[in-house]
This record gives sequence, structure tokens and C-alpha cells, in this order.
Amino acid sequence: MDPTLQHAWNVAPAEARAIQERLRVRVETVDRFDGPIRTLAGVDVGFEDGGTVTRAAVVVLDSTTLQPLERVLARRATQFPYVPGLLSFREIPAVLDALAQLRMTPDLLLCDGQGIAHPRRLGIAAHLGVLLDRPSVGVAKSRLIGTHADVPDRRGAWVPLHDGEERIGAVLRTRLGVKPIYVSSGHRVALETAVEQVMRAVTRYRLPETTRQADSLASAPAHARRRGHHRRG
DNA sequence: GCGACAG
DNA sequence: ATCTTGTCGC
Repeated sequence: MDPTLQHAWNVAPAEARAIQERLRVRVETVDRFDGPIRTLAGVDVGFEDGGTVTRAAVVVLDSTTLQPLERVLARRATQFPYVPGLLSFREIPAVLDALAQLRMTPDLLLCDGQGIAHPRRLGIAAHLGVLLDRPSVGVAKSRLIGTHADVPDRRGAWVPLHDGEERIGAVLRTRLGVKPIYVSSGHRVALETAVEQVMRAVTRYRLPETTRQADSLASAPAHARRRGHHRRG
């Protein structure tokens, strides 16, 4: 966590947007990895109690076998509403709590949401990546901004997502006959690399294993998370 | 003013 | 995101 980039989280929407404008210049959209990508982390957030409690889940997978190596979960009081374009202010605080529990340092973070495919080029994946100065990618199930052509119905096919003349992401068909997903650079990752790594984590489902496993952990009922818990038969 | 709008 | 039952298709 770069201490010079830290900022308050409990801010008004206008200040949140100002913070995004200040951080956007730190985003890097070319590859800058420390070494080979051996581990991928899936990051996802869920809510409890009607939204009053935020739950952040991080699952680290072996990038080759996609087997889980570590899983952490953090819960904290929700303190920012959902505002389109300001998702990171609602979810990142809990995500940082979860990441702090991690024993290993994943080589790439795959976040549920946009990377730079955002009005101010600082979706949750880009924001998180910049704060940690770690490689990150945005994997979203739907579009926030941008326009694009139809995506060929072939596994792995993708078309660029544009905001005017600027290419801000990729619309990716992870499998046949399903809605495409929205992939964009977060930090320290080129778009082509982002797409490649996402497809590497896709098996037989629409979403990559990183987001699927993080999502199941983030939304699992509290009483079913403890190892050794079994339903009566 | 109106429509769009990650999770 | 969450709420919430059934239903269509492989």
C-alpha cells in the first residue's frame, strides 16, 4: 500500500470524484509484472443484513491448475452507498481488510467490476491496483460506459470497448451462447494480457474461476462457512 | 429536461 | 448487490 496515495473513504460523492481524478494519472496500462504469473486472486464483495454489512472475499488460485491455495473473508459495516461510478468507495475498504489477511501475495488481482472502463478511468480494479501498486484487471458482468460492435459467437472472441476514440476495454465471449463479459486493464496490465489471463481462468462457465470462487465465498451463509459444518442427513 | 447507470 | 418461485433447456 503506497502511503502517499492513501485517502479518506468516508467522503461525499463530489470529493470521491476529485480523488478519482487525482489517482487516474497513476494508472499504468502496460504490463509490469514482477515475474511469471503463477497465482491469480479473485476479489468479490457481497452484503448481509439488507446491505448494512459488507463482506469482501479473496480467493488465490494456482494459475495453472486453478486450484484454490488460500481464501480469506472480511466483514465490516457498510459506510458508502452504491453510486454508479463510485463503486470502489463502497467496496474497497472491506477488500483491503481481506487482503491484509492474505498470507501470500498473488501475482494478479481479478476484481469484480471495471478497470479503466469507467467515466474517469478509475473503476474498482484500477483504483485497487494503484493503491497497492499491484497488477489488476477488471472483470465485469455488465457495462458501465462505452460502445462496442457485436461479439462473434466463438469462445475467446472479443471486440474493443470504446469511449469515443479511446479503447477502454474488451467485450469478451468466454463461451458460446452466453452474454459476453467486460474486461479492462486495472493497473500494470495491458488489455491483451488481461483478456489472455481471464480466458486462462475460464473453464466451463461464463465467468472465470477467480470470480466464481470469490463470489461463492462472499455470498456463502455465515453458518455454512466453517470447516466441519455439515447439513443433517 | 431525459435516459443510462459496475455492484 | 439483494429480495424471491418457478421455469425452460441441455
